Amino acid sequence: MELDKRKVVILTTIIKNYLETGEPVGSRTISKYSGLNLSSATIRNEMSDLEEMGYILQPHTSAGRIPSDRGYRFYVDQLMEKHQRDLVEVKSSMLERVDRLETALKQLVRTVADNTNYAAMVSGPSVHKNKIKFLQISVVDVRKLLLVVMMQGNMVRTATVNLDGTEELDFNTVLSLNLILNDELAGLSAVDITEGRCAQIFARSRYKATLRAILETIKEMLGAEAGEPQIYTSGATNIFKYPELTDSENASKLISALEKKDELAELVREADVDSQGGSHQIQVYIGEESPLQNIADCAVVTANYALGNGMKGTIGVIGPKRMDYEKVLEILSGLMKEMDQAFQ
Amino acid sequence: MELDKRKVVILTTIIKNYLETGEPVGSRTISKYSGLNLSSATIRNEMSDLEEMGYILQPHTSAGRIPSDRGYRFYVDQLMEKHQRDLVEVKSSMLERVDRLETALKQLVRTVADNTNYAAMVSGPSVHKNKIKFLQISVVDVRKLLLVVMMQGNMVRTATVNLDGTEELDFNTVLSLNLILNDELAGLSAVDITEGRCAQIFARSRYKATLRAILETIKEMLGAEAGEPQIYTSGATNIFKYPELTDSENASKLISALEKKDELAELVREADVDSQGGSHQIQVYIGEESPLQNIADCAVVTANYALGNGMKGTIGVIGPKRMDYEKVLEILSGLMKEMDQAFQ
DNA sequence: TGTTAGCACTCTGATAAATGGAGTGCTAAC
DNA sequence: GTTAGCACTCCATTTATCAGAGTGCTAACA
Repeated sequence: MELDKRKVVILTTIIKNYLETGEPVGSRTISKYSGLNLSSATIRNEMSDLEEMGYILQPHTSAGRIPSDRGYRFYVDQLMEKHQRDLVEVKSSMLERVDRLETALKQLVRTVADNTNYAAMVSGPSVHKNKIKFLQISVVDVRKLLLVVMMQGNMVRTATVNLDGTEELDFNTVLSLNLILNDELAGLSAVDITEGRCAQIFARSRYKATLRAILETIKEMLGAEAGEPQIYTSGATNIFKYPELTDSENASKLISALEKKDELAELVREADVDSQGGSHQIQVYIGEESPLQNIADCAVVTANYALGNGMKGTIGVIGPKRMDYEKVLEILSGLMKEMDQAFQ
Repeated sequence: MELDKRKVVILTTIIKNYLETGEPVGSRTISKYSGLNLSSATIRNEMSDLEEMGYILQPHTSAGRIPSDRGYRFYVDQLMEKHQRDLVEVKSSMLERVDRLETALKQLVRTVADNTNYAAMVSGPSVHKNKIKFLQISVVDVRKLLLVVMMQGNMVRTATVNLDGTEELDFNTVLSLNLILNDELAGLSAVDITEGRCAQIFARSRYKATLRAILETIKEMLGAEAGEPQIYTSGATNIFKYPELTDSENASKLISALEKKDELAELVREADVDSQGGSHQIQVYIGEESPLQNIADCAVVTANYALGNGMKGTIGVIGPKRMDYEKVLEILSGLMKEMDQAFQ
């Protein structure tokens, strides 16, 4: 069977209607609102076909139809095509006057959640591919240094370095160590800090134990598994606006996922991979497609942002399957564009 | 009417039973489990009295009784007394090998949530009363400095300082500015940075615009309204374990409160005040007593911790009114003790 | 051959009625 | 002061009823 023009119109009408109301939609409704001027009986025949083809399904006999995952998928694919063509510009002053990426991200995720009315997440740029702008050590006490690293994009990380206290560091030593470290490490990302590079650094100073401790800390701090994956979320409570997600079971899982964040990290990874394969940088996962295990009945839209200097991250929106894809896609792609401009 | 011994036993039995089951408890149940060897009829008479005295109430005629806020209050007060005497020691290796307070707090709040099965929050020590250990500025570019401040307790704050670019800062200038700033500011807290102090600093260098910008940033960073109040939460999903909190309305409000955090800040402030008035450092708020507006049917237990060097913060547990107060009090007071030891 | 009207049928969701159980308050007896 | 007994109340759960919405099918129509 073929998905002809008329079927497409009917399918789209069903989906749009369902997105709005969340109620199964019946033949009479479509007959009235599709603009096709067909009787409900005819529509019924077509719907029967659509169901057979797997685009829609009935919650039970004698109920209207709701979109299946496949139906959503079709609809979203259509949207994406259209979207490719005209990228909508979202005006927003959100990124003004923000001089640190982290602050910007927190604001960002809040804005996205507020505007979409869904839950939102954003991952900080993956640090380990991120380049060091400069770094600095200072003495806290005999056994402890404070290490501050500023990355491209003015992201700052701090850590303390524990020493064994055998090497005494006077003021000038610290100064020279700072010089050496900056000299050798500026412009590098974590993966660039190889054994060879370390050896080269050791060669330039006699405070090898200290340097080793510092380098270890840097690697740990920037390494792939560095702590939490730096994910900010917002708008978790928005999910209570959608009855189909609000039963205790679902809500608990969703909130938990948003709180735990390690699952979200999985999502970020997935989005990253998918976008490299495909051509879009915006992904839509519907129901089972989602990398988020054990949260069903949800749809996830992710967008990867790139900041030009190799830093990449992901913004995601999590909501019910019947989310307003069009709006979400608009908001995200507008945002992408703005971020590109703001952080060259 | 007097609250004699027998009434106390009955009240306690009601509360304990209700804490476990969450169901109204009837006279027969008490007759069996109170150990009083009284018939249900007698119990009924006593219950009638207790209700008149406001300690318990009936959800409806012909249901069992549940504790009123006043009933809980009585029970908790009793517990607190007992608790004053024998402070239970909680073994926990949680605070080992943690060299930065923030990391410790995140772990801490998670542990509390996991152990209690309620939602937990912890506030970082209030920064503005916190003393500067040392600080450091570095040049990012002509118009931007990086400012790093380490406080007592090894808490680190960073911020960027925007300059107008009129004063050119060479290496030695930065060095001397660093010296001056540390010289003048080390050991001070935000409130100590007065106008007079600033003037004194300006007198020591000709880079006044730069110094002004730096001092402004420091004040902003450490000031009373500095950004978010540094609150970490965990275990929000635990509330789904208690049916009475799980209806969409309540759950939404609670999760929202935990997400927004500004309400929690209110709680922290309140806990701080209350503890100064009273003698305990552990507070229990039941129902309406809670400073958290618009979340009813909850109880909140807060404990203030002090780190000896003037830094203070609050740990809180948020759960249903029928929370296991005994356990929570034990855990919190154990924790207090441990923190005291760990961070002298 | 595609479209439509009509009809019988099904399923749901809401509302109402029936039932059983748990618990109370009161009275009278111990 | 305590207890047994009884009538009464209220809730939660089940069962029944019913209207509404929607479908599928058939037969008629253009």
